[in-house]
Amino acid sequence: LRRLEAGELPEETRALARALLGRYVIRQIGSEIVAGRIVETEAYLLGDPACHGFIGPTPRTATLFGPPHHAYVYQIYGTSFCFNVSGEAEGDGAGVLVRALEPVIGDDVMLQLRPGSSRADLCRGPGRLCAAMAIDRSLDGVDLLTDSGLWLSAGRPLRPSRVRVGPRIGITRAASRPLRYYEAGNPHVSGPRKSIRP
DNA sequence: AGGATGATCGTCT
DNA sequence: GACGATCATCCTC
Repeated sequence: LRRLEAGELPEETRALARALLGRYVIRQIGSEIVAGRIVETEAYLLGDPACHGFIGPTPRTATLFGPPHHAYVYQIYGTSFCFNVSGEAEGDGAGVLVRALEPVIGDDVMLQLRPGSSRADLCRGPGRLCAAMAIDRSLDGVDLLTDSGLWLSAGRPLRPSRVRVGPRIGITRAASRPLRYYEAGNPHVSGPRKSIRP
């Protein structure tokens, strides 16, 4: 699986959310490699009240305001981590939340990190995929195109006809905007899977 | 220094 | 479907 190169991903946040579908998230944990195919994302835009960057840069969201295609990782509810890919040019705070992966490599390692989980639930949900791939705040700021430990690999981008769009999950502000993207019919997608074509 | 909030998850009914 | 865990973060005093 070839690593994604500079220029292969868009910077604009909505385009990035779509372009990430079908790509692979690869993680090296010690000598072990785990990987998953992205099947669900959500875009958090500039000027979007639901985006962490809306209020301007803070220590927590610094990487969101850095260059695009870096890992923005934060902890939520004291219990889970969420993995995002920063978007837009340096100085602008926007990004894409990766909500679900289809496990591809290292299912056994992921199962050890999430004991008792079924394979279907291993990476179904933003907190679950972080647990399964040992992604935490120590990986915040990693350049996903050039750094080691956590990176993105090329995979076949999704055909437009296989992309579905719907409202984002779990937010209170700007809750009705259709900025959640997922692969039609994929059982690893979290949340509602009955929605409309773009 | 203290309080409210949250891009979730697992468990229970 | 509903609820509690659990704590980093941010805002207000």
